[in-house]
Amino acid sequence: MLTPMPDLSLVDGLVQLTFAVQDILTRMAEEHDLSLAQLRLLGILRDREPGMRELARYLDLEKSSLSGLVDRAGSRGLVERVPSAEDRRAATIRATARGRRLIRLVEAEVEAEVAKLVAPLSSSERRELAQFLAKLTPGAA
Amino acid sequence: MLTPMPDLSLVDGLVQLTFAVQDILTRMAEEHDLSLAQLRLLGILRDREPGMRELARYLDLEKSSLSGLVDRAGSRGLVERVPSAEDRRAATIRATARGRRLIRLVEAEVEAEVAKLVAPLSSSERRELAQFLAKLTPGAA
DNA sequence: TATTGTTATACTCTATAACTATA
DNA sequence: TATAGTTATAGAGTATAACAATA
Repeated sequence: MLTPMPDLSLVDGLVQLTFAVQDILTRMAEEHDLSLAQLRLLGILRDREPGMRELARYLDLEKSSLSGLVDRAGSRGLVERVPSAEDRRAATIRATARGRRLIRLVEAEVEAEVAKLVAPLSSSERRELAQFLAKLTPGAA
Repeated sequence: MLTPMPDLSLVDGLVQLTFAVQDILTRMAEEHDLSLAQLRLLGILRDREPGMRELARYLDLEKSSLSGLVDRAGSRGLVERVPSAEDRRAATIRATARGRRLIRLVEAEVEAEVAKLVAPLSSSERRELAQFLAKLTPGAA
């Protein structure tokens, strides 16, 4: 066989894990009345103040989709548009103080939940797992 | 410190991996003009023929949300409602032959993509990873 | 009355296409 | 002309609440 055997249990395990983690993210976001999209938006704005075009690229969204997302987050006081001084077409998107507080809170809660998820592993197993994951997601922040 | 240290790199790695796998699922589904929701629906119907109530529980959706999902999948010839013989209120949802072919195809493609994703690991590392994942997701199929 | 499922309604998220304003 | 961003429109997905039909 030329193609490597997919190894079903690994694939299934990864997909299951994926849904478990996404569930955590969605649940924690919902507890603060946020969607996953809003959570991702705020997560990116934690340490950046990008323009719409750049932000759309980060989130892999069309700019028109992003307009609405930013509108809705803005009307809830989570982000704001900051007009660019040099280019009067452009604006930069910034998380408000409230948005920043919220994302920090939710991220802490997600961390706690993920910590529970990996609790069945011993600490050395967790270290190994982290190393494996680092090999799989080179772009990890 | 009483609470266990969340271990940021592990949490980040897991979340990153999660988005990578979700991307694969979404991309492979889209290549066959399916949404993630439709993919999950067909995945469940691979080896079951549940009623709406049971199906809503599997998918963690309200029954009203499921009505629309099944409608749309039905209008595309992927699933069908089979009236129950005993209970004239009830029906059972079944994947059509076309739906079954499609889910088998997409699942094979997902497996191939996930295999690529874990290619950076050696085969013994992959075995270890599969074991870790099995400990984390007891309900894996 | 309780249960199975659908319908009505509303909102978020997303895309494509057309548009505005500025560069 | 090209670029930054918005608006118009459409459709999927989801929820809550009200409903219909059957048990």
